[in-house]
Amino acid sequence: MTADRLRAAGLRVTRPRLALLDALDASPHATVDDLAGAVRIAAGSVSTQAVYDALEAFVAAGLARHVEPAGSPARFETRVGDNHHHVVCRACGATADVDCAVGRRPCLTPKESNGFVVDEAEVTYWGTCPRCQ
Amino acid sequence: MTADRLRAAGLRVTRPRLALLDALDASPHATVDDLAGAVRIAAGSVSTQAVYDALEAFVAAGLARHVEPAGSPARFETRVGDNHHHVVCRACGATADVDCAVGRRPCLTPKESNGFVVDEAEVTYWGTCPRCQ
DNA sequence: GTCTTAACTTGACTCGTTCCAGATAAGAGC
DNA sequence: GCTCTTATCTGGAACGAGTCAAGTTAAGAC
Repeated sequence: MTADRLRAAGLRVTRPRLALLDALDASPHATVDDLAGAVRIAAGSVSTQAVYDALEAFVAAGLARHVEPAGSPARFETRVGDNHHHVVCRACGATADVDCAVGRRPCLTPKESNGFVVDEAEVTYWGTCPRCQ
Repeated sequence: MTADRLRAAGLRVTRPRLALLDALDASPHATVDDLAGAVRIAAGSVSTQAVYDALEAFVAAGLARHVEPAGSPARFETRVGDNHHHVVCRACGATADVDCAVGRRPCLTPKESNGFVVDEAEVTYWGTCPRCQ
């Protein structure tokens, strides 16, 4: 149950957060705006700030993941822990999941990393979605 | 020469653009702010808008590439055409180039692309730079 | 030297996000 | 159940990055 996931993550169970987590499950890759809209339909008036706070709390608790393709506002998804990747449509911004062949981070390692210690490889595929083709 | 590259790209040769292209060569992955600063030192007073316009023109002409790691303002570089990738420091945002084994786009192809036509795979390695370790 | 128009300036404005101070309510402990 | 702590929420101001628009300047074709 949604409430249990919140409790298990050490978060308080509130109307806004329940609605947000459900919205997040229902529409992956939604923007903060989309999510705030969904939350307000489900839970009545909720401040935008509360949505931002909750999303940050979810990410910190490992319940959600923050994705941010270039030129797009932040998007969130509850599919965490499998280090999958994304395809983004250049035309409309639609985003879809792409499974990672490796599954665990960093999944790819550069041969020459300039002294950086790499812990994650984030792959974003750019292209055109079926509808925009 | 810098002026020839502008001319070859079909762009007019102006003080701001010469200075910008030089700044871009000198400091890859610089932000618009950094670049505007460098341009003003080299070419006197130049509006921020002119820098944005010129950068957009450079990108459109293939002289520069636009990079935008999550949570960071836009960065630009003149290394174009070899589809290389980047390592970004989570702590300080420092960015370095990482050669792409394949070299040409899309360089990686997802096995399941959800109907998207993929033309580029952008890889961002996240980690910690030598100085922040 | 003229003339067209790319390039520049100035300034207002949007968007996504963050910061703050104070009010509210979840849930631990009695 | 009642209290109390503090996580969470509210409202509103503020911010950085970037865009838009109208008018001026100057590069370079002729």
